Amino acid sequence: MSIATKYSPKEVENKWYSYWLEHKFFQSQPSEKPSYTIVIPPPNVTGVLHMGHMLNNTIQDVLIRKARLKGYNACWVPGTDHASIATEAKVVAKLKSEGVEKSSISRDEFLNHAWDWTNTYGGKILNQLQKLGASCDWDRVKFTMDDDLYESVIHTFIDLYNKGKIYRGYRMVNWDPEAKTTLSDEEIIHQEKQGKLYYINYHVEGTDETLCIATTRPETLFGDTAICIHPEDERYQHLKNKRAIVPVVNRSIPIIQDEYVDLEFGTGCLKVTPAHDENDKMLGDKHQLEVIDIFNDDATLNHYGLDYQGKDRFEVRKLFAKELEQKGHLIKVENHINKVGTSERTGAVIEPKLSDQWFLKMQDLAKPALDAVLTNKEVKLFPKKFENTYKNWLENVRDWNISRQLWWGHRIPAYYIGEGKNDFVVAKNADEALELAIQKTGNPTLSHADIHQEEDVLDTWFSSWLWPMSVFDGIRNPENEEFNYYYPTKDLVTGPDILFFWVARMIMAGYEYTDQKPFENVYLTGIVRDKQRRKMSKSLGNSPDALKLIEEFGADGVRVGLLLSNSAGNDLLFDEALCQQGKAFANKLWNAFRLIQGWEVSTEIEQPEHSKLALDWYAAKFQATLSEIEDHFSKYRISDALMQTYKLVWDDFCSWLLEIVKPAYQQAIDAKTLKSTLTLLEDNLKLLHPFMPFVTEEIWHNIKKRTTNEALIVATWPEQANFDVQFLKDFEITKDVISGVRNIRKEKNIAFKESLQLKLINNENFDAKFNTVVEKLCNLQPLQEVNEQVEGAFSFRVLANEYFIPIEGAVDVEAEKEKLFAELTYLQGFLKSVEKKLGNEKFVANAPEKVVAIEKQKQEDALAKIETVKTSLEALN
RNA sequence: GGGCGCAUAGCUCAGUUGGUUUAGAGCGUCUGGUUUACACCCAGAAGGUCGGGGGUUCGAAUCCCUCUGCGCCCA
Repeated sequence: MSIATKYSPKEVENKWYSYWLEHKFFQSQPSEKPSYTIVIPPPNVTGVLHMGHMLNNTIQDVLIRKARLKGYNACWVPGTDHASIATEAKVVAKLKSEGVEKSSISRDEFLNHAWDWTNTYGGKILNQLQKLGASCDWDRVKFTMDDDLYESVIHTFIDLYNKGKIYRGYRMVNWDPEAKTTLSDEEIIHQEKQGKLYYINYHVEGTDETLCIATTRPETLFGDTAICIHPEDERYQHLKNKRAIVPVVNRSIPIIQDEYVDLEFGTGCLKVTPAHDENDKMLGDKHQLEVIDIFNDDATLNHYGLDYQGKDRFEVRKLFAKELEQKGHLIKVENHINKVGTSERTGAVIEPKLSDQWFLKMQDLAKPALDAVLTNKEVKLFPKKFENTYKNWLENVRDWNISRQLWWGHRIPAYYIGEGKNDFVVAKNADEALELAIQKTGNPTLSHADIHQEEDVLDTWFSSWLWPMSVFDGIRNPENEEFNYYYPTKDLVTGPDILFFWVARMIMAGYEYTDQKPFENVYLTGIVRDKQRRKMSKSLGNSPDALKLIEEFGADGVRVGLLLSNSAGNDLLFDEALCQQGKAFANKLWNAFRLIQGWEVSTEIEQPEHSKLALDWYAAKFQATLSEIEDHFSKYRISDALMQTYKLVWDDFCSWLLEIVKPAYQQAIDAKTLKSTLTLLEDNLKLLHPFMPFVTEEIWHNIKKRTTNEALIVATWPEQANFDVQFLKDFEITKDVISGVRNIRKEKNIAFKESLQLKLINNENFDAKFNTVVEKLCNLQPLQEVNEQVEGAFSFRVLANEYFIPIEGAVDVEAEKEKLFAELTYLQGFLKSVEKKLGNEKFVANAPEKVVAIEKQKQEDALAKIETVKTSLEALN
C-alpha cells in the first residue's frame, strides 16, 4: 500500500468530524462517571468566527478532549447570546435598507424581524466551530433568548427585586445617542482625543465685571445652573454670594464655592451643568442646583438650545463658539487633549445623561464573589495575576445599571400603574401584575388597560451571568438531575477583557442562587494581535479569515499554531508562520507513521540490542515527559504542555527512536521491535489527540482496523508509571557521544557512508551496552576501549571520557591543539568560579550541605576533564 | 491623578519556595547534506550576563529600593 508523502487534512477532517458526530462521541448524559463540564462563553449571535474565538475554543476543546481521554464524562455546552445592542443595530440597519424605520413599526413587528434575522443569520459561528474540531455536545445548543433561559432571567429579576436588590433610580448614565440606549461603564472605551479648551466670559450680575471660565464643551452652556469657585481662591474672593449671567441665554445663575474645583486647571472658575456631567451632578446635588437637560435622545439640542434646537451637539459646539466670539464672550481657544468615552458598540461619543434606570445593588453580591477568589480559593484564576484586578474592581464595585432602551432582549417585568415614581409592580406576567396592582392600589376595578409593561429590556449580561446555571435549567428547576450532575462546572475559558462584566458576575450569581461556585478554574486567554502588536480588527483589515486559515493549514495546524505561542494571559502575536509550523508537525507525524507502516516484518530476525535499548529508553522518556505534561496541564500551561509533546514526538520519537530502530535499506524489521514501536506510536497519538484531533484519529485507524468503541477520541490516556532516571541520564551521555562523532564528520567533511573506527578511554566506566546505539547511528565499526592516547586521530571528550577517530594522515595537529586550548580555557574558567565559591568560608559554613556537595562534584568533574584535555595536548606535542 | 503588571538570545516566551556544571525552548539566522518516512526534511553552529543604578545575602534573572521604557485597569 502506498500512501501520500504529504498529509492532506481536508477530507480527513470532514471524515472524522462526521464520524465523531455520527457515533455521538460528543454527547453527554449524566452517568456514574465523574463529570467534567465546560460551558462555552456564548459568542454573539451576530458573530463570525475570528482569531479570538479560534484560540479560545481550541483551548476549551483541548481541555474537554483530554478530560474525555482521562475517563471523565466530558460535556461541553455550546450556545450563543442575543447581544441586544449589536443585534438590534443589525436589524435596524437591515430594515432601513428596505426603507422601513424602526419608529414606524410596533414592538412586536420589530421582534418578528429580529427573530427572522436571528434564525437566518444567527449562530453561523457555531457551524464554523465545527471546522475547528470543537467537540461540543451539539444536542445542547442554547441561546439566551430561548424560552427556558428567558424565563430564568425574568425569574431572577423578580427574585432580586423582591429581595430589595433591584431599584429604580434617577441617575447619570452613559447614553449612546446612536444606539439610543444606556451603556454600562464596562462597555465604554476611553480614548484620548484632541479637543479644545474654550475660555468664555460671563458677566457678574449687577456689576461691570466679568469672570472667565474654561470649558471643553461650550454647547452645554445652555444647561448651566451655576458657576463654581474654590473657597480659598484668592482671585475670586470678591465674587462670593454674587450671581453671574449666562452669555446669550441671559439667565442668572448663582456663584457657588466648593473645594472640588481644581485651582490649577483653566481659570479656576468652573461652569456647572448638572444634567450633563457626573461631577457637576454631584455639585448640583450638594448645592441644590437646578437641573436643565438640553439634549434630545439623539444628542441634538432641545428647546433649551434656543436657535440651535434640533442641531447636533458637535455642530452646535462649532456654531455656538462662533456666535460667542462674534458677541465678544469668547476670549481664547487652546488645544487640549481630553479623554472621551466612546461606545464599544457604535463608536459614538457617550453623553452623560440623567434618566430613570433600573439598578442592581452590588455590595452584597460582591462579597461572596470576592471571598471565593481571594479567600476560599474556590475559584482559581489562571494566571494568578488577574486576582489583583479582580479584587480592585469588586472592592470598588458600583451598582449595575441593568436596563437598556432597546426592544431586542428580556423585557423588564415591571408594570406601571400610574405616573408616580413608585407606581409599579413587578410580576412574571400581565395577569399576575394586575393582581398585584389591585392589591397595591386597593382598587379592584383596575384592568389590563390600566397597566403597562416597562418598555426597556435588560442588559445582555443580565442573562449571561446566569449561563452556567441556566443552560442546565438550574434557575427554574434547581433540583433537576442534570444540574446536580454537571454543576458546578469545571473550567471557564475567556478573555480578561470580560473578567468583570461576565466572570465576576457569574460568580456572584452562582453564590446567590446555588451557594456554590459556578466553575472551578478560570483560564484567561490573551488577546490575539498581529505581528505589530495591533489588535485584530475589521477596520485595520489585519485579521486573517479563520476558515481560510483552516483551509490552508488544516484545523490541526491552525490549532497547534495558535497554541504554540500562547501562554495564559499573555497576548498572542499571531503569525501565519505558526500555523505553517503546526501543519509541518502534522506532516511529520504522518511521515513517521508512513515509515513504520512501510516496514517489512520478519519473524526470523532477533531483536537487535540497539533496538531494545532504544525502545526501553523511549518508554522511560515518554513517562518522564508525561509527568511534565501533566504538571503543565495542572497549571493550565497549555502551550508548554504542547511544546513538551511536540519535542517528545519530533525529537525523541522521530529523530532518535525511529532512527535507531530503522532497519537498513531493504532489510526487514524484527517483529518484536515493530510491535513495541507501534505501541509507543499509539501512546504518542493519545497525548497528541487533544491538540491535533484529526490527524491522530486518522493515523490511529490506519494502524489497524478498529471498532467504533476503539476510536481514539474515547481511548484511554496513558497511565503514569515509574521510570529509571539513571537510564535516561546514561542515554543523554550516549547522545553526546553520537553528537561528538557527527561533529567530527561535519568538520572534516567525512561522508556518512564511510564507516569509521571509534576508540575510547573509558575514564567514566560507561556501560558498553550503549555502544551498539552509537555504532548504529554513526556508522561505526565496533567500539574499542583503549588505555592510551591514540595518535593520528581526531578526538573529543564527553565528561572525562576521551574518544578517538583514527584517520590516516589527515589530522591537522595545529587545529586540534587550538580546539583543545579553547576547551581548556573554558574548563579552567569554570573551575575557577567553582573554586571561588568553595574557597569562601561563609559559603561552606552557611550553604546547605547538598549545595556544597554539588559544588564539590563540579570541581571534581572539571578537574578530571582538565586532566584529559591536558593529556591530549601533551600527546600532540 | 490612583492602582496593577511587565522589561531574559534577532522575534515570541519559559525560568515554579534565591543554590544541579559561567541562563533554557520554539521560531528565525548561519554552515553542511539528492542517507528511498518527511526539504512541511536531516545534521550541526552562532547568538543573551537577564532594561540602568543601588542594596540585602555565603550566593540574586529570582528578594528590596530607585531610575528609565512599555502595557493594562480605574478615575
